[in-house]
Amino acid sequence: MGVSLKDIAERAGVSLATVSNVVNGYRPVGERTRQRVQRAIDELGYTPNLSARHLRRGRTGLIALAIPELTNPYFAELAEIAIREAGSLGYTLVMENTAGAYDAELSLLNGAQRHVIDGLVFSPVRIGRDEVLARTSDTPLVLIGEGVHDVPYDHIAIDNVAASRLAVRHLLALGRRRVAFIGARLGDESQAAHLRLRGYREALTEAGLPYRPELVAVTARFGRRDGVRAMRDLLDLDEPPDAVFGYNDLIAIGAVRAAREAGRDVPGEVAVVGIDDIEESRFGTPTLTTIAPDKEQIAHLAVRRLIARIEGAQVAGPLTPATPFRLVTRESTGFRSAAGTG
Amino acid sequence: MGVSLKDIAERAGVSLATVSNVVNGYRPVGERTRQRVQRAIDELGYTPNLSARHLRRGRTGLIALAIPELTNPYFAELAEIAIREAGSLGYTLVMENTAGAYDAELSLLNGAQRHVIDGLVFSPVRIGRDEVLARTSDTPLVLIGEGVHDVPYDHIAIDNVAASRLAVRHLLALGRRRVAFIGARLGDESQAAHLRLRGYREALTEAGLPYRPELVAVTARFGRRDGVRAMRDLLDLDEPPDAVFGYNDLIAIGAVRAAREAGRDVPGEVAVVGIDDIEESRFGTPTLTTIAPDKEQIAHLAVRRLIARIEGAQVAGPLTPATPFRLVTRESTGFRSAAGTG
DNA sequence: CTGAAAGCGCTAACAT
DNA sequence: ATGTTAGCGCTTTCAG
Repeated sequence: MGVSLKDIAERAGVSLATVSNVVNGYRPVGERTRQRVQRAIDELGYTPNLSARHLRRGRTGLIALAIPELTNPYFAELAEIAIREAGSLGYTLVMENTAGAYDAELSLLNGAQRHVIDGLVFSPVRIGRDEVLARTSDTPLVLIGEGVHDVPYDHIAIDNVAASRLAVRHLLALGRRRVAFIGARLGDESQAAHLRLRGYREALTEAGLPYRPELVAVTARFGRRDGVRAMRDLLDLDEPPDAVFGYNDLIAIGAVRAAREAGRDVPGEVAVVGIDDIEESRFGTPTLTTIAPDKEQIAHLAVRRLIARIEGAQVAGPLTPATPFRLVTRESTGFRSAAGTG
Repeated sequence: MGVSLKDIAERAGVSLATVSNVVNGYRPVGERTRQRVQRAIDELGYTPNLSARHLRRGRTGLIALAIPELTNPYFAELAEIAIREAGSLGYTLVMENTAGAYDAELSLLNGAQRHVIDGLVFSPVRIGRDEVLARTSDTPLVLIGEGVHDVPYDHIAIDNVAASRLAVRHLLALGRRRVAFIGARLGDESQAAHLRLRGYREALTEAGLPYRPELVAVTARFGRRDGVRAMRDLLDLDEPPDAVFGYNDLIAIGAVRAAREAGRDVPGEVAVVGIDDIEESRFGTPTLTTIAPDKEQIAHLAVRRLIARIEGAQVAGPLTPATPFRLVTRESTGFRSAAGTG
């Protein structure tokens, strides 16, 4: 074992409590004493034993960020910000990979990590409102992104319907009339995929266009590969789409690739829009038009809110802010954009 | 507080030690007793308090993976595997973002997280051999990737010289004669960028070609943006390159983008090769030829080795295996490749 | 402003 | 096969 409070206390000729107070600052300590203690700390190279502190305090200082996959750049970007934010508030953030699996999500929701983490920022994909309402754990929880709505927890997300409407309106404003949507999902009404589908439909309706089910592709997951597969099918239609709205940038990137493999010009024959604004979208060919959520704000809000709840701050009931987003036009819908811009 | 060992012991009418043994299995427990205890555990919903366990054991069950940035997909992919592996061995992995900053790397190396983590898997970028040799922390350490060589620690990496040689040979075999390298670095000899530069030079020499300093671009970091900038400069040369070997896939992707913005055909006028084989490279246009390291193996070896050291296994002195890699040919050097293959 | 001491929940050495 | 107990290092109440 290393240097403990006791070692410092002996060296400085004071009690344990005084050393603790120098370290934590809960109670005032006389200037001379403080200096003596500080010197001992520096000389012996003391660092607090966190396990002991946590045992005593009943908290671990760990919070988890549960996401479907770290290899989706959107989540990697979000995680990077959240890790920094948690660190600056004295917490350590650990990643939980659910792989978008129902069981993994459910057990995490219900306290799989009880006694390990003080709180959870959770981006669910498979579980729905019912599971969240039936939650059996009382670990503080903040939901982000993928939609489980109308539950008594803080929930940080963009307005998915509005964001999707904006994306599709953009395609329609370019004169496209056969706009496909890739990334629909069967099942729970409140899931983000449904909200994005709703925004898509609303934009069509606004423009007086019919909803064509054959232009809506359901995917198993939300990766590049899913975009490729769905796009290949869409291109096989008798009347293929002249535009695609992807559930996220990865799907949109897959769609672009499939279109080009099939010899279609993007954006000439098919215009493409995604959501997320991952860095990859600013450097590919063509660069991708997308809806850019404010990831900084989402991560900051989620982490701060969670920590406020952990520390028992008198925070108001569930917070469900709609964080800002904006449309970034790039080459995939016919706009110029140098590498890395937007 | 929740349910503790004591509660279970009382409920089951046994001692603390017995409950502990049912939970941990260190000592045999009679079948009837075990069942009684198990029932109590299930009924009361007991989960061990890890802080207490860690305090007692002198370990935290946490290991850290220190990388320059999570938003580099190579590291995100590596992290995802490492997290899974650590979890399966009963450890929780936390990410440490150094942002490639010297100070951050140095303090991490020297025990910034003492008492928090039991061990560290570290991918250094800035620090060199001297810093590692002067290390003041005794937390178990395993190095990966970016080269600090010839130090008394386990070090898992590919043979960077051989990998680079292979990449450049591939370009030369295509008949290219003005091959550029993007991602060189000033400073420490042993850094990966130097090793990759050495492989590049060796391949040129083998082919009887001169080393042309103007074709070697130093970059500040290793992102797409760095690739774009360096490539723009290279294209401004009187005799621009007809091929580019990028330090990694991100730089190569940036180079591709810059070439196309400048109206150059890839691979027609400029062929491009990277290193890492990130998923993005399999879906862009053109798909990217690259050196694919075995990420599974790197992550598995690093995590297992670290945990073996933490648990004091009698493991042999520093292990420095050269993990396998292979060349994956795709469109950026003139090979056909459907989306997602390779 | 400082000290003494209890006790957080667990594991492991020692008993039986 | 099971029980008893010390103590890991810290925070915090109670005393002074």
